[in-house]
Amino acid sequence: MPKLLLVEDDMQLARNLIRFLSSEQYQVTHAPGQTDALTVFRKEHFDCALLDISLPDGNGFAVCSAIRSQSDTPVIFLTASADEANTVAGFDVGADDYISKPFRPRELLARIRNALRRSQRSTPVLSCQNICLDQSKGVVTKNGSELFLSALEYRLLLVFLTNKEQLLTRDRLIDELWSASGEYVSDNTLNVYMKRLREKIEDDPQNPRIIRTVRGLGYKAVEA
Amino acid sequence: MPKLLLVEDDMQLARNLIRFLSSEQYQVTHAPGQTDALTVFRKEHFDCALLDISLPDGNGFAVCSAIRSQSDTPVIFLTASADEANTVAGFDVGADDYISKPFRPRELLARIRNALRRSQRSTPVLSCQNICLDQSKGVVTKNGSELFLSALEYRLLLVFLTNKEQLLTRDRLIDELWSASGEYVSDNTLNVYMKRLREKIEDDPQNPRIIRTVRGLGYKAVEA
DNA sequence: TGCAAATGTGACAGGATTATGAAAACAAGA
DNA sequence: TCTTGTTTTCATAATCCTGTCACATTTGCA
Repeated sequence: MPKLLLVEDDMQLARNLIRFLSSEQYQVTHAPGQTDALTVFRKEHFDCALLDISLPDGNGFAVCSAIRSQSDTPVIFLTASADEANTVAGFDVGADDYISKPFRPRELLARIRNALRRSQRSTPVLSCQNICLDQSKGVVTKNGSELFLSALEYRLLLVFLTNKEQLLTRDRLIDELWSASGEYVSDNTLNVYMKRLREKIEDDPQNPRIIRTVRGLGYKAVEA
Repeated sequence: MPKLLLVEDDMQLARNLIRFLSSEQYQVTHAPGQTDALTVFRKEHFDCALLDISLPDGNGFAVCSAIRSQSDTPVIFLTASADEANTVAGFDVGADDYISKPFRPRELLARIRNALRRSQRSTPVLSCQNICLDQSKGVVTKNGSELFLSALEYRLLLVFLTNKEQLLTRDRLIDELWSASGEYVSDNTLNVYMKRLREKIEDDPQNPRIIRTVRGLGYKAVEA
């Protein structure tokens, strides 16, 4: 259950928000002013902070700076005025988003979800059995240890992992790997690359369990 | 100069945005539809994408999903309706922000800056293994003692450290180092710079352990 | 069972890619 | 102007990837 820190001095609004957010499975901690906010923040971990800009004992910007100086917790401002200057200033102290009152509950939810996802966004990773392929890193691992594939082997594996459990015909594979270069390779070339790839990714290349041969049709990568 | 991808079918609006953003030191690439957008995106690196939701050949959500599936490039939606459903749907495909037309130029700028900052988490001090780069001081150290890099070597190292563990293609590197100057350097120039940089930062330049070569693809800086 | 087709395997030549040394073009300062 | 250091290119070497051949093995089917 994600933990939110709500810094808001308007008690009426705060109560409503807490009720609404709780019903949406968020655990909300409420701080009515800057001092409370920073005290709580130093003691506990939060996944996201919702800050009102105008506070009795300071302002939300100061709170945001303080938060930012000690963590990457996403910050969303709740602002009464849609005033542009405020907006810009808010971003300049490192806010992740802002929303002006009165706001629609579902929009607030969407922005919170968005902030949370962004803060834990992970790189797109493909996998099959004990093989992982991280595209942004350009790395293939087997049980966590790195495998070194050539460019073509990498692309071949990529095709299999993006089409897991799907039958890939020999024609389709040859097309994916070589059509771009305009060259036409001998049919046997694919056999050779399948062998090379299997030698690197399979535990027992003679008995492939990750990429299976479908005789007469092609190959497919299977999960189990 | 940050590179933006603008996907917008309203030519009038697109022209205005390009003029405005260019004057603010952004390099804008314009794609009028989904197909163009994805084609361009696959070929080049962008720091942020601005997507119109309604496009002649599809919609912005599809473009956003496609972008998100292959990179962390921040996405900002430009939407005609402030309609809540659209908003939420936008966030659900992984958008970073959205702004509804008509929007104030300065607000758009703020949101772009915000998205850029968030994505590069500009830490003042970057490091990898025994190498440190302090951006505020403009100094590179190895085990604490200072290294003297030329301007280009410094920028090259900076690109690697801000994208640690990530595969950087040769195209991307050449783009980062030379696209601003408008000059097009020979492909081999990059090889020469890699060699020089390695000669300064690596313990054994023949066996580079900080920046690895990924044959056929590019290079990457690794922690271990 | 035996045969023909499909797939797997080991080795090799040529080639694309990257690394390297040296040297010309260029810029900035003394 | 001369010096110094940087940037870029060129020519060449080292590396290892790629595609193909010949041949072995497996499979499905008659």
